[in-house]
Formats: sequence, C-alpha cells, structure tokens
Amino acid sequence: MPKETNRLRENGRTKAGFDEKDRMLLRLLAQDATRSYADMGAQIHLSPPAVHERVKRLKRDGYIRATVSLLDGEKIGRPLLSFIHVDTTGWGAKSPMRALSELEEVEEIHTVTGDTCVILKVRMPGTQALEDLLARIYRIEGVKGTRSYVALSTYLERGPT
Amino acid sequence: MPKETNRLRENGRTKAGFDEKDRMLLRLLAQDATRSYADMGAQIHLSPPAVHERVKRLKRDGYIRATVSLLDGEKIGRPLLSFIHVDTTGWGAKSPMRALSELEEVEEIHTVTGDTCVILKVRMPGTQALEDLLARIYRIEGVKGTRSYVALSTYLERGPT
DNA sequence: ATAAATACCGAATGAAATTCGGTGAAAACG
DNA sequence: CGTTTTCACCGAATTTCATTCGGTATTTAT
Repeated sequence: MPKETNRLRENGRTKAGFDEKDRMLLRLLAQDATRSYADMGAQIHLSPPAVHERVKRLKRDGYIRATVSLLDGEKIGRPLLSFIHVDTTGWGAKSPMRALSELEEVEEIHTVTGDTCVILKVRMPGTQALEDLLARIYRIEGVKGTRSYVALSTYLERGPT
Repeated sequence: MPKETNRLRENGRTKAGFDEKDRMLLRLLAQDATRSYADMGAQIHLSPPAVHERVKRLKRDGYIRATVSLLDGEKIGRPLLSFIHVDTTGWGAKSPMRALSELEEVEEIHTVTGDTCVILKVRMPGTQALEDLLARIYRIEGVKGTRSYVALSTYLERGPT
C-alpha cells in the first residue's frame, strides 16, 4: 500500500483531481459528446487511446455523470415550461414530494433556502396539465401553498461546463 | 410534386410527427445515449440500420437538440447551485441579461410570468463568487432587485424525456 | 539510487456505425 | 380499381471508430 505524502504534484493533476487537458475534455464533451476521440484528441494534442483512457477515468471517478440526448420540449409535446415554488409546514412534505419524480413532466426537484422550501422545474403539455399537477401537489400533506412561474422565453439552457 | 391530401395516416406517424417507436427511442436516448443501435434495436424490435435511420431523422427534424455529457457540479468545483429571480423595470434589461450567457457558471436564463421577470439558474464555486455575480447583475441598467434561492439538496435533475 | 506507478504512443484488433441494394406494404394518383 | 410512388425495413458489405496491447519515457515513492 502507498504511504501518505504531504507534497502536492508539481505539474499535472492537482487537488481538484484533474489537469488542464481533462478540463478541456470535459468542456468538449459537455457541449457535444458525439465527436470521435481522434477528433477531440487532435484539438488537445493527444492520441485517440490517450483520450480514451482519460475519458474512462473521468467517468469512473464521477466527473461525468451520464451521456444523454437533449430533447426539444416543444417538439415532444411539452411546450409549457414552468418553475413551481412549494411552501410547506416543516419538512414532513419532503418525502411525498420525491414521489413527483415518477412523473416524467417533472425535471428537477430541489430544496432551497429563501422564502420558499422546494423548487420544481416542470415541462407540461398545456395549462390544463399544469393545473392538474398543482392539484396533485396541494393534495400532499403539509403543503401550505405554491407559486408558479411560467417561462415565456428561454435564452439559455445547458448543463455544467 | 405530391398533391394535397386531407386524410391522416391511419397507422404510424401522426400529427405529432413521430410514432410509438420513435417515442421510445427518444426516451432511451434521453436516459443513456451511449448504447449501440443494435442494443436499443433489440429492445424495440428493429434492426440496427432501421434504428440508425430513425435517429438520423429525429436529429434532422429537431427532436434531438444535442447529445452531451452531464458533468458533476461538485466535482468540477461548483458546489453551490442557486436560482436567482431578477426584477426589472420594463423589458429594457432583457438584452444585457443575455450577456450573462458568456459566464459558464450561468446554466439557464428564462423570462417568466409571475412576481418576477427573469429566472437564472447558476452553479457557483462558492458564496463569494455568487456575491460577485449578484453585484454584476445589479450593475445592469433597469435591474430593480433580486431574490436568491440556494439549493440545499437536489432530489431530481434531468432533461425532457 | 532504485522500484513502482503513470501517461503516453503506434500498431493491431474488434465492435459498431454507416452505406447499399433489394423487398414489401401502404399511400397517392388517375 | 390498377398503377406508380413513397416509405420503412432488412441483410450483407464496408468503413470508421473504439478498444486492446505491448513498449517507452517520465514522474513519484521507497
């Protein structure tokens, strides 16, 4: 087993766990994960196998959580994006709230600080469906009230880069 | 050139522009875009070339906007997720707001209905960086005020499926 | 100083994407 | 209706790419 060391690596990977090339790779993949290793490697001055090994490590170590296709909300029949603030009495409503994960219209669930307890991001087919969802939320024990913010235009929407 | 017709297709693709197999493919890709066409095809009863053609069409027609890797916010040094509501006087602040797209910490910008005008989703390295961002926002002409909601826990975070 | 670990490369291999006719069924047309 | 066109599919062939495999140089630990 390797012994402890108190010295930091001089070059390459530091405390963050990745070096500059890793960082650039992550950025490239976050923008477009369909490019070939050879292609990205040329941009970053690495051979395809070298890129492959780095990406494999970045996945194994959890820097890359998943690789997915981003769908167009409107095209798939859910043009109505909104954020819903949910106020609850105490934290008892947290667990039933997680059940909303089952609904595919619900994209995000966060507990937050501030003048509300939970923020939901949802994408609905229309106002009727949104109203139904709100009804369902109010049925949850401990829900005091909600405020809804319907998106008019989306100027930017992306993941961490 | 084909003449007009007033009849809908009986089976297969309808007004939505995709059929059941397309829909399933989209769901699969939104969850994991690394699977092979052969693999997904087996699940959906299609040959690899058939899957390939469908995916190509779904991309061309805009159902699939992009294929990207999702990075871990904490791992890449941005553990502080928050939503910022921005109130403005009139809509003059909209354009300068779009300039925030340049900052890679800013992930979403929406104009919304409700008791605020704009909602930002941002992921910051820490509280200091968040304060700096707020200072920058307040410097924008027409910004009346902001409210910030810092995420404590994220129970769900995904794209449209 | 020496041993161990790491990151890289070029070459070889394997798997997957992509291309290419060919077929059958449905839709459009007259 | 019968005919033509379009469409989605398949199996086989091809090509591109991911992946594996030594081998080397550099760095890190002992």
